[in-house]
Amino acid sequence: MMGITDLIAAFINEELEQADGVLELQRSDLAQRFGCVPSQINYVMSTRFSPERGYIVESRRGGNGYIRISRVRMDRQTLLMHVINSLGSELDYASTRAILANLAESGAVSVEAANCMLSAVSQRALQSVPQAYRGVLRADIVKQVLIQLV
Amino acid sequence: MMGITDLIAAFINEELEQADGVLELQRSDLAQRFGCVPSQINYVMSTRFSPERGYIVESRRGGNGYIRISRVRMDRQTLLMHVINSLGSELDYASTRAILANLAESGAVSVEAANCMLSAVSQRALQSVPQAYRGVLRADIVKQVLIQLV
DNA sequence: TGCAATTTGGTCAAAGATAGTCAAAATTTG
DNA sequence: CAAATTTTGACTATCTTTGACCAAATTGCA
Repeated sequence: MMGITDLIAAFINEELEQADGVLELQRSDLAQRFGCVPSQINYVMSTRFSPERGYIVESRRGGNGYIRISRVRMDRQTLLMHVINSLGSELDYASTRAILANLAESGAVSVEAANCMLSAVSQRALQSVPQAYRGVLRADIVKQVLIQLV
Repeated sequence: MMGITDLIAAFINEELEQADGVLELQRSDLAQRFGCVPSQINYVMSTRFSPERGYIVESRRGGNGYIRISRVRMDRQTLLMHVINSLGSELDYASTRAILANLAESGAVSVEAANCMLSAVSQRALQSVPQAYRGVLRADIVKQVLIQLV
């Protein structure tokens, strides 16, 4: 028989799935929903959503406090290598932005680094290069920076 | 749900944005607008607009009293603008590295950002562009990233 | 001019709202 | 049964909201 801990963990996992990896909830709400004491939630967090299991849990106390759970898919290096290998030989600006946004979202690169790269391959930065060659250049630049970041 | 403190902080941030970094307001006005006691405003100031967070808050009591909030990124910003304006229309790799090293040394940009830029303008990243055009491209890229970082 | 009233903003401590810790009690597992 | 895991709750820590009281600047009037 599933204990309350596993029920709560299952619930959180479903919500995480729907929320695309980031979930914010209130401890007492959740406790009430499952009819348990609030500290039970802390137990669930520490046994089911620990960093070793690939989650980051942040929280804040006081009025409007919260518990935020984020799922981290892979370790940074694995994810970066995966992305680098998946890069084609050409990249348009929109695709680049999407890729970098994902990397920043997952925490694999800092928001600052992502912004640097995006600026570096913006139309404005590449204005001296003919349109037809910008795609290749973008891919080269992004790839080179990502390799340095691994 | 966001608490009143965060609502007020968000409001002030928007106004600051529009007002280009300096904002003057009246404590009781603001309190009334958000339906809270005036001292709540002091709480917002001390927890959300502290010097550590990069703001200066001045005030005056009495008739036509006010609270003035200023964002201070000036030192860094001044330095960055200076560097940006001093960039020529072409840059070789060695000069770029020297400039970025100085910026990182002074703390105006993070070491990470400096490394990102340097990788982005490395010979390898720009390999698809003919030598003769790389200087211009380097200057454009560095300038664009620095502008974003201001 | 000088003082009193008025108009602002400031301080601080109490009350309220969340979340965290820890260890004992209960339950499940081997 | 013994060990491991789970469940509870008393106590603690942190953040927010509120209000009573304080301080300073301005205004108006004698």
